[in-house]
Amino acid sequence: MQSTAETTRPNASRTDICSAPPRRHPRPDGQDHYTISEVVAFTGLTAHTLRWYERIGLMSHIDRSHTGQRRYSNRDLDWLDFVGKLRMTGMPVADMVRYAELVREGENTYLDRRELLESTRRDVLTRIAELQDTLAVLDRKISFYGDAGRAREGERTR
Amino acid sequence: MQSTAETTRPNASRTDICSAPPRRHPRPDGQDHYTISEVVAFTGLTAHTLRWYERIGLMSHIDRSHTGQRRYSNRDLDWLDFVGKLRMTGMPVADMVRYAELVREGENTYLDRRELLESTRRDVLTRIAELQDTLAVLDRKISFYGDAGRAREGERTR
DNA sequence: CGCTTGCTTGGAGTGCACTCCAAGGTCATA
DNA sequence: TATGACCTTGGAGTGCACTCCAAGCAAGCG
Repeated sequence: MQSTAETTRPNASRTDICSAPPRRHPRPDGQDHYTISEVVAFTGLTAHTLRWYERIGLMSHIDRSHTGQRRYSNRDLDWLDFVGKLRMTGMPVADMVRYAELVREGENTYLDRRELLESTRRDVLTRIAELQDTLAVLDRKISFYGDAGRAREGERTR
Repeated sequence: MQSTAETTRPNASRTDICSAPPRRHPRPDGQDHYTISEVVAFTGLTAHTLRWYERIGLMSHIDRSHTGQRRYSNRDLDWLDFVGKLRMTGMPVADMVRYAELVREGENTYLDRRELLESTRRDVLTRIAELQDTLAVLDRKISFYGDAGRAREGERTR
């Protein structure tokens, strides 16, 4: 597919974390015909999983060599990267597939995609808050054990 | 079924670290003999799950009524609360069971428990960082869609 | 050419964390 | 006392996200 130069734009001062995608592809566009095992090495996913992603529609059709072997592009790598991020949010694979379908449907699905992403964003914020709460609990317990464990005042669940 | 007040705690301004558990039990110690369905209402877990937790050793033996029905205590509620927190960290149930076993083994396992909690704490910090990273990616994409979607400069995975 | 290594497929299997079932006993209310 | 909601058990079933298998084609090398 048409190589769209480098996506790495500084995109200055996005909210708080960092800024732009520091995407560095293993090979430049045009030479990006990765075998499945290369993608395995890059992404940490298994070949099984990569084929499965394709089967369920989480990845649109992957280019093939003249003998039918998969050849992944930089674009595919980007997508896998994004999917990895979504996966970390706990989003079910089925929802990711829906997003992928929206992408395939074209520009008229921009609004739906945006809504999906925003709802995901809310989920992520919630999860971060929960984790920080959990962190507080852990710190309390750790400091309890840290106190040699002999001042066992008030701790219930040990 | 008897509706025991409201469980909805405002959870007032949990700073972040330390301080004591703001536990508010449905009934005071001494009257804490909750049926399984009461615990279902308090925790949001299903009765199936509660019994399963007990079977796999995630909860130590629960008190029984004279006819053999479960009667949960405030202590059990605290434990379930903590388990809920651990669950949110993504800790496998098997690891929680190990922790529960350490608790049952007594005070000589303080060190192991502390180590387990500290390793969990590190996991939580990692996950928070990952989620914040994900948040940045989502924000980038959302702002892309936010720009009416017509300035489609550079966005690759859409 | 044979050998090894890598890739292909559909379909079956795995592990986790529940989730449900059947058959029966218990409890509160009318 | 009888109705219906609730509780008990062991074991089987479910859904998700992979994970693996067998059989076979393909590519590179001595």
